[in-house]
Amino acid sequence: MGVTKRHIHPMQANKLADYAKVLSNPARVAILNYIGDCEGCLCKDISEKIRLSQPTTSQHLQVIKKIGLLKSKFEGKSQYYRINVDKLNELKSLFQEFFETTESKCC
Amino acid sequence: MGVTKRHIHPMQANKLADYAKVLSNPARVAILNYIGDCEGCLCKDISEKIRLSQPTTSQHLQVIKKIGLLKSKFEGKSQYYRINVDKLNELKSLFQEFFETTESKCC
DNA sequence: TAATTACATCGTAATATTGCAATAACAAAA
DNA sequence: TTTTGTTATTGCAATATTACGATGTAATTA
Repeated sequence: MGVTKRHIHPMQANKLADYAKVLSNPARVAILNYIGDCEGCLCKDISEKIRLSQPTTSQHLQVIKKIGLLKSKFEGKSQYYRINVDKLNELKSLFQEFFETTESKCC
Repeated sequence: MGVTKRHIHPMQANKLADYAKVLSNPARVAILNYIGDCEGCLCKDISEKIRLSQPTTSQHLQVIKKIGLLKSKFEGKSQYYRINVDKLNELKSLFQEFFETTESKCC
């Protein structure tokens, strides 16, 4: 026990849960907010802004990137992170669909 | 260490993360889907439908209820769960706002 | 070359989450 | 009263998450 039983649930539910998990940590939400605001989005800047250590910030960035919400580009020693707007819109649609179908089925 | 440092993040980020956490488990998403569909939403029925044990299902129901997404009403020995549509709409707005402001700030 | 800068990864500790069996609680029915 | 049906709670084991210090890597600068 102790592991989420993904295989018994509809694929749709697993997918939404995966996306929600990325947003389920306030540091990652704060990172997405900050990246939206800034131009040069370096890990170092982000970690100072959100006041978490560089390794911790880096880990969160990997989590967000893994699901596709972040693009990045190296320029010399610096890595610039940007939001993947296409993926962001995919998330937006999925959540919207979930909320709307759930709402419409309510008695 | 090992605890999420909520106090260093904006309230807004914590709030969204709290809501996302409820949706970050596929069983809870499946529960919300099923409750939307059915009329009589008993824990026992739900647990059979989503194929998790009754105690596990009950725990998930508590988590969803704690954040306000579920109402319930006892009728004899049975407890009927319903979605709290007002809260659902609050979530919907919050996520929508997050996605839209994040998108609009992207270069 | 040596020092610096920016980032990722590894290892580890603390805590949280997930799921179930066993059991308690409580109302309805027999 | 005893049994039955439905739900919640407790205790536990397995695993996941969160955070940081130490360290490795690679490019830039002195």
